[in-house]
Amino acid sequence: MVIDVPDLRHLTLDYLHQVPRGKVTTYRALALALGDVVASRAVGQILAEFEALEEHPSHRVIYNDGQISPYGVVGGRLSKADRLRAEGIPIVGWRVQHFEHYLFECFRTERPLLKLRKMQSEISQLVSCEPLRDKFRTAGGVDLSYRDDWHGVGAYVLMNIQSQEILSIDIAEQQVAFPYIPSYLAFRELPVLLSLLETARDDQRLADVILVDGSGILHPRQVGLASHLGVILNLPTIGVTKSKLYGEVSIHGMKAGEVRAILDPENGRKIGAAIKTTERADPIYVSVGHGITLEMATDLVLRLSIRKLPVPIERAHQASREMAQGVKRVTQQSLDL
DNA sequence: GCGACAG
DNA sequence: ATCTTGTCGC
Repeated sequence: MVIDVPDLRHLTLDYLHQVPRGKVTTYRALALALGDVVASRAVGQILAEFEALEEHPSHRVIYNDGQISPYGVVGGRLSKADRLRAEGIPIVGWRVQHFEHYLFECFRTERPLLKLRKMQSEISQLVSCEPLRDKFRTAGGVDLSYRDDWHGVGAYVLMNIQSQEILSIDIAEQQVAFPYIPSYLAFRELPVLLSLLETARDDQRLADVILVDGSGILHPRQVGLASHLGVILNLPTIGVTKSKLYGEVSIHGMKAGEVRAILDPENGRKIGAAIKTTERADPIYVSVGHGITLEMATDLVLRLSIRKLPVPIERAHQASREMAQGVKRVTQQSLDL
């Protein structure tokens, strides 16, 4: 299974070069050209990355309130203002005067994120909150760490639920082709997870249920990473996160072992649970990925959690991080010698 | 002005 | 997530 994602770095540069001399644009306008305002920070990140690499007209990208941002240009705010003035743009106190007059935002674009949202709504039709099986013997955990923005290391941990014994740990490294954009995480992390789990499936080591470090249906379009993965593999999955992407719940005054329903602000329906796994830590957020009920998911998470996170996710996190950073350390040491 | 905003 | 990228809504 291969999932095709648009090259947002390339497209962002393409849009940037559409901004004519003597005009400015904003992170927001570029994000909207990509198809979603939520990508504004990713735009800033992409431009910052190119800053050191090669010359681009990034000085024309400013904040949505007309202020000059310090990023994306060698020399920062000062050099950005100089270059804009040289193009005839009036600036007073780090602010473009008559901002609206100089703003360029009519990009020639196919809004690639729009297509991805369409894909998400198709997947969401296939998500089931009913159990695909009624007994779980093994549980898996998956997580990713990053060596840098574009190099991911994924880990898959398989454990026996009854004995809590770790049966295997798999690692996969890959270039990631998609930036982190809130609510589009699956397009970044799914490729690595799929290659990990396809190997496991070939070895008959696929778990009865997989806990994913990412949301399930607790998502603005009801399709987080865990749901996407579950539907593609036709496997029960549970979404587990340390912070909440979507939904309403009060976590005030929770005690260890306590579970509170998370509601959809749109319709008041129960879409997940906040679970206080330990007294010290903040609660974690659990939702159905696919092929399991919220009650079964909640019970399993409580049963598998010794510390804040369920053991399979904790171990996957540890394994991927060691692989991603351990090699970095070794490389630096050998450079020192 | 402060907190959201999966990883 | 790693080491810093912006916008929105209260």
